[in-house]
Amino acid sequence: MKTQRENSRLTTADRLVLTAMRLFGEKGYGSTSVADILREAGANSGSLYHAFPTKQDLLVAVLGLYRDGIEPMLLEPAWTGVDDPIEQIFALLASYRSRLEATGCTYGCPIGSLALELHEPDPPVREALAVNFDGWVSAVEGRLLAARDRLPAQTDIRALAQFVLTVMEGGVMQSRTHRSLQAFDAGVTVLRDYFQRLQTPPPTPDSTERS
Amino acid sequence: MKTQRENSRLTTADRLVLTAMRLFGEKGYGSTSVADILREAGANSGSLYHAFPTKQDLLVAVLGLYRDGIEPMLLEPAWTGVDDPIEQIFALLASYRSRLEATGCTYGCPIGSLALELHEPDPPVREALAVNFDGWVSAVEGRLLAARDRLPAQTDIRALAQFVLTVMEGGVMQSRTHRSLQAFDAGVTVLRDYFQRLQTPPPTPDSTERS
DNA sequence: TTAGGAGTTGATTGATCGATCAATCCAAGA
DNA sequence: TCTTGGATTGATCGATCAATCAACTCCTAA
Repeated sequence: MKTQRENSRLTTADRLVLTAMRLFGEKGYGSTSVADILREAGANSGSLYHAFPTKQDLLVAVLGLYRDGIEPMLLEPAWTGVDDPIEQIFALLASYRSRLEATGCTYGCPIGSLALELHEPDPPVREALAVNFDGWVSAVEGRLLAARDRLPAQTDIRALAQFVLTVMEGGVMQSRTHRSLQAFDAGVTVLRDYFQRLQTPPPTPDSTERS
Repeated sequence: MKTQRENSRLTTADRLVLTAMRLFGEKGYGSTSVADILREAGANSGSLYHAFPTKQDLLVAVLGLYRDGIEPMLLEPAWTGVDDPIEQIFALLASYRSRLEATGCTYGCPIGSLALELHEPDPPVREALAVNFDGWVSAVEGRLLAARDRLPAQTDIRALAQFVLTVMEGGVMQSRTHRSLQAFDAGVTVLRDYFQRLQTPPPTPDSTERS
C-alpha cells in the first residue's frame, strides 16, 4: 500500500487532479509545470493529455473539485461542535487561520491566489473561480440568515456575507506577505467588533427615529 | 517627440522600470516575459541586464517605485478637495473603484496581485511587498489619527487601518473575479456602515461606564 | 478465443524562457 | 586628439515549457 503521492488506488485522472490541486495551491498555476504534476502523480504526459485536452482544462477540473469540497471539506469540519450561526462564521475564519499557522503563513486560500494570479483568465476559468466565491458567500449568507433576528432589520445579508469573504481574503493576503498572523487576527478582531455592534441595539437615546 | 512607449527622454533603465511596472500590473510577473518588456520599452536585452542583474531585481525596482509613488501618485490625487480625514479614506477607496471601472474590472491593486501571485518570493521581494502594504496602512492610520476623537477611545487605530486595506484588497479580488463592481461597492458600503457605528456613541442605557 | 478500444508509455517537438557575451558605440577627461 | 569605460547592440545559449504521437498494454464484450 503506497501512501506517498496521491492515493494510488484512484484512477490516473483522479490522481492527476488531486496532485494538481495540491501543487496549484502550493506554487500557483503558472509556476506549476506539467512535468511537476506528472512526477508527483506518478503518471506520464500521455495519460494527462488523454484525460485533459490542456493544462487549463486540468485547472478547471481542480476548481470544480474545490467547489464540490466547500461543504464536506471546509464547512462541515469547521462547524462541528459550534452551534451559534455567527460563531460558525468565525469558526470558518479560524480554519483559515489554522491553515496559515500550520504552513508558516504560506498557504492561504487557493481560490483567492488563483483569482489574482490569473489576470485575464479564459471565461471557463473565471467562471469557475466566481462559482467558488459564490458558494463560499452563500454558505456564510445561510449562517447570517439563521441569525437574522439578531441583526438590524435593514441589513443587506448578502453584502455582509461578501464582506466576510473580503475580510478573509484581505487578511490572508497581508498575513502571507508579512509572514505573520497579526494582520489576519487584526482583521478578524475588527470584524468581530463590527458584529458586536450590529447585534447591539441602536442608541435609542430619546425614542423615535431610526427604522 | 515620441509619446508611444514609456517617455523616451528617460534613461534606458528608467524606461525599463516604467514599462515593467505597467506590464507587471497588467499581466503579472510570471506572465510578463523579458522579451515583452524589451519590446515595449524599445530596448535590448543587454541593456536590461546591464542595469539589472536579473528579472527579479527589476521587480524589486518596480516595487520601490510603487512605494515612492504612494504619496504623490496615489494619496495626493485622491485627497485633493477632500478635507475630512475619514472621507479621505473613502476617497482613497474610490480611487481604486475608478481604476476598476476604467478597466472593466481587470486592473486592481498591482501590489496585491503580485503578493498572491508570488507564493514563495525571495526575501527582498517579499519585503518590498510588505513595505508597500505598510506604507499604505500608515497613510490610512494617519487619517484615522486625525479623526481620533471621533472614534471610540479603545479603538486599535493600526488594526483599523489594516482593516481598510483588507477591505480594499478583498473587494478588488472579488470584483475582478466577477467582473463587476458590485462586490467592491458592497464592501465599501459595509465598511462605511461600520465607521458610522464607530462614530455613534454607544448605547448609554443607564449612564456610568465608558472609559 | 479474439477483436477492439480505452488507457498508458516515454521519447520527442517547436516555442519560449531568462540570461550571456563579444563587439560596437559614444561621451567625457587627459 | 587620444584614451577609457559605461552604455548599447543583437545574436546566441541551454533550460524548460506545454503538447504530441506512434507504439504498447490490458480489460472487456462478442
